[in-house]
Amino acid sequence: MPGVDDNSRARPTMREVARVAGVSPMTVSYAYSQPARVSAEAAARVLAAARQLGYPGPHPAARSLRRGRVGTLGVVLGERLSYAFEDPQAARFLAGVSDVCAAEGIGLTLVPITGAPTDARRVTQVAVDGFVVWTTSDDDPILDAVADTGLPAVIHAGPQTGGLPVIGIDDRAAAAAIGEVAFASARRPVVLGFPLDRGRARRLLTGDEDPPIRFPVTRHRWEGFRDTWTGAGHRAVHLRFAVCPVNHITEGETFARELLQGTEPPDAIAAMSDELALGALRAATDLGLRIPDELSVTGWDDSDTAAPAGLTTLAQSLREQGAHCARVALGLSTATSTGHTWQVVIRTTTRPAR
Amino acid sequence: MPGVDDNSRARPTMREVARVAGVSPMTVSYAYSQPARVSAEAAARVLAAARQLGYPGPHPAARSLRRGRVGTLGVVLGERLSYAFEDPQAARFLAGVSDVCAAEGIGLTLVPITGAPTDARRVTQVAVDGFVVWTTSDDDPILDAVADTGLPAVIHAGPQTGGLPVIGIDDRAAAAAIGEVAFASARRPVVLGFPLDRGRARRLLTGDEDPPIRFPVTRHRWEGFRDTWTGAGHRAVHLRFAVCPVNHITEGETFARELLQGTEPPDAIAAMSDELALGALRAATDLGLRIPDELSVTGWDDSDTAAPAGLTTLAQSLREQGAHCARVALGLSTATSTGHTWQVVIRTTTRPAR
DNA sequence: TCCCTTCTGTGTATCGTTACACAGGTACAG
DNA sequence: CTGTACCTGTGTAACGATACACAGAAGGGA
Repeated sequence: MPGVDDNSRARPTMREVARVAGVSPMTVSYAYSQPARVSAEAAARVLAAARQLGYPGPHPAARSLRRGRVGTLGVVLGERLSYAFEDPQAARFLAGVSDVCAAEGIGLTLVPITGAPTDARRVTQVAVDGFVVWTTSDDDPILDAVADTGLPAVIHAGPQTGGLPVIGIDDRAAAAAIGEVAFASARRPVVLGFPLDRGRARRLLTGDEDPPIRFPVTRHRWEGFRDTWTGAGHRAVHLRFAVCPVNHITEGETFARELLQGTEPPDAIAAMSDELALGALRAATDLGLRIPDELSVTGWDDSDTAAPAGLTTLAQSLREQGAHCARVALGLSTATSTGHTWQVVIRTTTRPAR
Repeated sequence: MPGVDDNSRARPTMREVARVAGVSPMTVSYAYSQPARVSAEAAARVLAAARQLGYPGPHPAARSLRRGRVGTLGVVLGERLSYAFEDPQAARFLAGVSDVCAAEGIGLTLVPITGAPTDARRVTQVAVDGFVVWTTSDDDPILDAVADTGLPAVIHAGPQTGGLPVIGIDDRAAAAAIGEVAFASARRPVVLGFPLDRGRARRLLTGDEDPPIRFPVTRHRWEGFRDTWTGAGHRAVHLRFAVCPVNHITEGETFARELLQGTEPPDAIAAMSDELALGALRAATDLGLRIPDELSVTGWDDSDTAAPAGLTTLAQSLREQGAHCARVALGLSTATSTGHTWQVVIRTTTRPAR
């Protein structure tokens, strides 16, 4: 007697509801998915039977299998899952994604990523209708896994490689623009930025070095800052790049303090995030530096903490970008030409332009 | 010819992979789910065929249906989905949930909630293996929907009603404890707190009123604060409760400013969250009040912003509570006796006890 | 009266996978 | 040489739902 699986189930099936209601299973199905398709009387009998049996509605997995749609959007975040709730930028982006999901009645599934090589398998095991991939590195195997599923997918500010659409701003141009402000009348500028690759090593580079930078966001912003510096006639070697392993205020604070106490203290720090910038500000304040006279500081993203600190920063609407990504990944929109804008917000941590 | 559904599919099936590999479908299935079950040679042939066809692995919905498990944990947040990424406390809690999910390789699905009455339906339509429900009101119909699914579920700091296990701290005792600090030598104390019910009306109560409070968290904390006040021999009517519609710093600031400029300016404000407390601090500072001499302020949760502000607050580990909820909802643990602790963290926004 | 449309209910086949039982082969102990 | 255990591959029957086609009843116009 094959197929014996003793699934000791408590959950009633549609067939049982149909039997109790005295109708066919199809009528029950229609009562749930297309109520207009059944008579009011039949609908009432189905509802009564369902209530009596404690039937919670069509089994989601069975429905998904048959319909070919799940009703859920997958989100892939690099490295660690909890990052979604810890990094302010990721959170703002995801708030935009969730706005669209809520409006459409679509679930939002965070794919469990740990940084292990088996993560790719997890992408293919999760039941979703599309993927939004938060900025990652060019060589991330997860991108292949996402592409393999054949589901619609969008990368936010990520690599152009996989043939998947990419949504985001022109980071290089934006960095060049805020670099103008950050580096005005600077002689020993430093870029305080994100890791180069998934190795996340902490290091200090100079602008004449050209190590491979696998994170497109890091690469583009660094290139933009360097564009501005060298474009103003300075030598690349005098621009330094302090690579922070993670985007956290204490990282920025520690690295900035180290530099400010070093032999060539920076007189301008352009950070790739407001968190790193606020860390630098904290270090500078502790050391008694006058801002912006002795040190200019710029951030990136104009997060909630930037305005109270008077931080000059680069504003972009991550929330809108998240919403855009969600719409594309759900097939609600095909417009992937980014069209997202940014602007330099000048406050009090930078010296006025001459 | 019934059952014609033209699913124009690009995705290959297991059967096709089996045919190309020259094995039976079951061998393919085992190659994916129990690699030790097949010979190395067969596994290699399956893998080669899969690669050739672009087979991304077993179809998640089909696998879920057959196995009876989805590999995903559902999280239900009251009101609005984006709340998950906007409210710092929710984010910390969810970080704990996601820690467990990541370690177990389980997806984290946020149920799309909008506040509409049809939300309950959405709970039953999402494919998950269990639910974690973030603090909600006693009469929230979502609780019934969650219970109806028959899946394991846990409520965080929510109502005891539905027979579902509740995890959290003893809010009433905790409020009483921090109330001691907040109200020391106070004559016109105010509790700055969360809404009473899902209506979220803004209002000002006095301690002798007893309106129905549907949010257990609000109710317990309010009762705790009032316990302390009346326990010290004061009249309940002299304790006021400023009900803020949403947990946001600007709400706290606005309401606090209004009170501080009113006819009976408070000399102590005990807030139900650090956000509201920081808003109150901002208002007080703007008005030139000396903290804590002219006004004591306490918060709740000891979030990252509390320490820099010197805020006296009630610390609890939301992250651990989130992890605990996840473990229970996933059936990894049955210990639902809460066992979570809290402690009063005294900083500089309160007067020292006599 | 007849034909055509609309409304409502039902039977069938299928979505893609996996639990189970079984069969043939090999290995090894007695 | 026999019996038992293990390894590996396969066939069958579900998991629980829905797309589709069809059938009978009801309604309306010519």
